Amino acid sequence: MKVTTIRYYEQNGLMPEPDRTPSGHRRYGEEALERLAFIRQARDLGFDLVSIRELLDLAADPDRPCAAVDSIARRHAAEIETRIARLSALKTELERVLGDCARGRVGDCNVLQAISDRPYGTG
Amino acid sequence: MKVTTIRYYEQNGLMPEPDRTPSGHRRYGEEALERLAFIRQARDLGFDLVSIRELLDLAADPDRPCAAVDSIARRHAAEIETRIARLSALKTELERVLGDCARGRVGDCNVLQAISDRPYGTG
DNA sequence: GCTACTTTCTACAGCCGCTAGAGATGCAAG
DNA sequence: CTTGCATCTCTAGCGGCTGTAGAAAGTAGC
Repeated sequence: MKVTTIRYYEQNGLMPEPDRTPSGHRRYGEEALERLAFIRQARDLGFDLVSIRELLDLAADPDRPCAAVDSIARRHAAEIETRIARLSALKTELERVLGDCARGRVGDCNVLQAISDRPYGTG
Repeated sequence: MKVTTIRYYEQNGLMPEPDRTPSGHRRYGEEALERLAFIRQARDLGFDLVSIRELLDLAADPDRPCAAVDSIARRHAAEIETRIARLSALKTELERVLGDCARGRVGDCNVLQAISDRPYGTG
């Protein structure tokens, strides 16, 4: 994880401004490192920064119901599924287009033809 | 397809500058419309603009081998597959994390715990 | 203490593929 | 002539960073 990335999180309010050395260099405490680790892992699971902020806000208040967390995570899972479905349809369509290559000249290229002929909004 | 999008293609050299009416409004001929349709359909298949430009350049020169077109399309198909694979792994991991929700307080939230505990780079 | 190398500092531009907005025109219908 | 839409140019913004520049500060070896 790059230094510039951490600074980016700081700019966007995901990370608090850390203490500084007298010369201005950032010093991170245990708590900040844990927060950073959480962000990193949530990003790794594909959560966007807005959702991560929501999760962090929830985590800061242990008495709120866990269902809120669950809902954010399920929303994300649903998005992933949607993306997979869309990409799968795309893949099928691409394979259909690709099956046609006769390995001749571009002028007779079936792939280009297939792209041209495809009605818009099919894939 | 929005007017601004077409202008964007024009800015990026995907579409040539069209003729204008005396007052400056763009007039598109048959050829431009076909080119635009091609771009639209290729975008719909998920090709990025750089690849689309390559395809258009190839299409402009009918004597070049069709294999070049094929290679661009296969490269794209491979990317789609990679993305699907990554998202599928993500989905599995997310479902694992989600299965744990005990619907209690955030303080005892297993989902948050699961995110915190996950080693980085697993998903 | 001096040199050399690395890291961090700030600030800002760029990536992709558009989209939205401001403010000025053009243009067709009533 | 007015109304109301479309288009014009230009600029800035989205997400999630990454890369750049030039300066200052840290660290290592001598």
